[in-house]
Parts: sequence; C-alpha cells; structure tokens
Amino acid sequence: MLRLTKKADYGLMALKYLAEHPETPSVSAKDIADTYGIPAQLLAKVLQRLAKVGLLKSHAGMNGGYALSKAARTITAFEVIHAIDGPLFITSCTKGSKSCDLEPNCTVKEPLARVNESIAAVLKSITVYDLVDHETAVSRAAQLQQLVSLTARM
Amino acid sequence: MLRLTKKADYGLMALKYLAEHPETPSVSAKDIADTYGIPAQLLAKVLQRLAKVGLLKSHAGMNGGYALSKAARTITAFEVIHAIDGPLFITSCTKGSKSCDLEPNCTVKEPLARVNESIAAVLKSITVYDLVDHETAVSRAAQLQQLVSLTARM
DNA sequence: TGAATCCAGACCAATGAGGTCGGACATATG
DNA sequence: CATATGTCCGACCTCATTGGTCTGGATTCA
Repeated sequence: MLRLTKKADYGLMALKYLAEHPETPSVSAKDIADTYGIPAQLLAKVLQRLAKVGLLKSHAGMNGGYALSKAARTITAFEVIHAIDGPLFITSCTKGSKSCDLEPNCTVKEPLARVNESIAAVLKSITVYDLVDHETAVSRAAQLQQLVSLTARM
Repeated sequence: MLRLTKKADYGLMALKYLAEHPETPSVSAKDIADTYGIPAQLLAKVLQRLAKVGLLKSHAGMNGGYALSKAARTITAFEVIHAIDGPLFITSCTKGSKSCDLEPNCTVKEPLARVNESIAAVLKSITVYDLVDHETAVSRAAQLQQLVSLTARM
C-alpha cells in the first residue's frame, strides 16, 4: 500500500510540536503523547531513535525531555523517516546491500529505482518547518504536480 | 518502510514481459513465473486481479493465457499498483473514507497528503512501456529530480 | 474425452508493525 | 547527602498483514 508506518507519523507529529513550541527548553514525551492522544511509551521509543541519530537532544531527570538539535528548516521529512523506518526502497527485493537474489534477470527494478529516487527527492524537499507553516508545503507540492504532468506529456 | 508489495512487483514484471512479447497472442501465467523464477500460483492470483480490473484479457483452455488489453503506453504504474495493493496513502491513519478517528487535532496529515499526491503523480507518469525502454524512464526521472531540487531551493 | 489453462475461495506460515513492561539514570528537594 | 520523582532506555510480547500454498471447479482446444 506504499504507506509509511505509524511510528514515522508520530515522529513527524512530535517534531512539529517541538517546532511549534521553541520557547520551552525541553518537553517530555508524555506531554506530546497526551496532547495527541497516542501511546506514550511508543512515542518515547520513537523519540529515542531520533535522539540517537542526532535530530533531538534528550535531557533526563525531572523537568527533562526532548528538544530539537537543529533548526526546523534544516530537518527534512526524509531524515525523519529514514531514522525511524530505515532506508526506504520502493522495490521490495532490494534490501540494503544484497540485491535480488532469486531473479538475476529482473530488469524491472532499474527504472523503479529511479522512481524511488524521485520520491526521496520529494521527501527531502519537505522540512519540519513546512509542516508548521502549511502554505509553503502546499504551494510547493502544487508546483511539483504541475512539473510532473509536464514531463509526462513530453 | 514505504515499499510496495511483492505482488505489485510481480504484476509490473509480468506486464513488462507481455509488453516485450507482443507477437504471442496469449502467454500463460506459468510461463512468466518460470522465466522470472517466482511462485506460479501467486503470480496467477495477481494476474487474475489485473484481468478483473480490465488491464489484461484472459483466455482459458489450452494455449490460453493473458494478453494486454490496452497499449503499453497507456498503462501507468499507478493503475497497476492501485489494482493490486488498493489505494495508496502515505499516511497510515487515512484509511479510505474515515479519517483520523483518534486525533482530531492531527494537523500533520494535511501537508503529507500533498506529498502523497506528488508521489502518485510520479507513478502516473511512468507507463509499462517505460519499463521496457529504459531510456525514457531514466531521463524522465532525472528531469524530475532536477525540478524537485529547484523547487526545494526557492 | 482429456489435457491444459484460468478462476475462486479457504488455508497456513513468517515477517514486521504496534504496543507493553521493568530497570537504569539523572535531577530536584529536604 | 539521601531519597524520591520523573525521565530515558532497552528487551519483550502480541497481533495484523503479507507472502505463499492447496484444493476444487469452470472453460477451451486437440
């Protein structure tokens, strides 16, 4: 179905929340989970992975929590998804290092890999800041669709 | 992980095979499965769905099999994936008709829906014919990436 | 008739996602 | 300094979905 996992969704929501509240030095995972009504422990695990990659800074102890380690503009959706769900491949057989083991004459993957790169490029062009301020993301997506339809017509 | 299912992969491979052999009036599911080394019964079920949707014409009996019902240029990757895996949604909570039931204040989905449409547009711009003749698909994907990077820089 | 093929449904197994539990650790406060 | 509170953190479990198989029936051609 080509959908990204709920964890990635939660991660994006949490980053958006942090970007919306830059004044608070660190917000706990529980607070974010409560505001969105999602399981706290699951969100905690997601945030842990984001902290491990370096997108978030964690602070233990009382009044502890998480904070963005970079500006919201410099965090792309691709980074977040990659950190949580691992490398994204549209083709199901290309799993990291080893390629199609069963079908050596599988020539379908090559063009699909290009499609994969295009999708990655789209995700890289969306930042956490765009999630907060809808206008830029919306207009950018509209532009992209126009461009795509143009190339399809050539 | 944002990957499409193996069934969709198999379907695209089969359509590519049919597009490469336009002279033969009908190819059996077993033949295609043997040439690619994929389970025959699973591919059969995939082809049945494609036939049900109208992308393929089936012919039972001896020397029977499948044939494209349209020109390869007019069959998009989006159609194939949609027929096999159902509607594609990048967000995991939007399932068809009913939207996010738990989080009414989930504002992340809106911009992601635009991203979803962009990806759909990319898939709609790739046809089965493009899978056979790599050049067009490759150059088109390269163009798309350039355009994306341009909009990202604005 | 019989062989080969499509078709439809139920059925099983494994992978991975969603979710939970207990422990380690850091900080605030008396 | 000691304790208690609240957080991070890793391992564990359950269950839905996917990938794949099996059985039986319908259709066509030699």
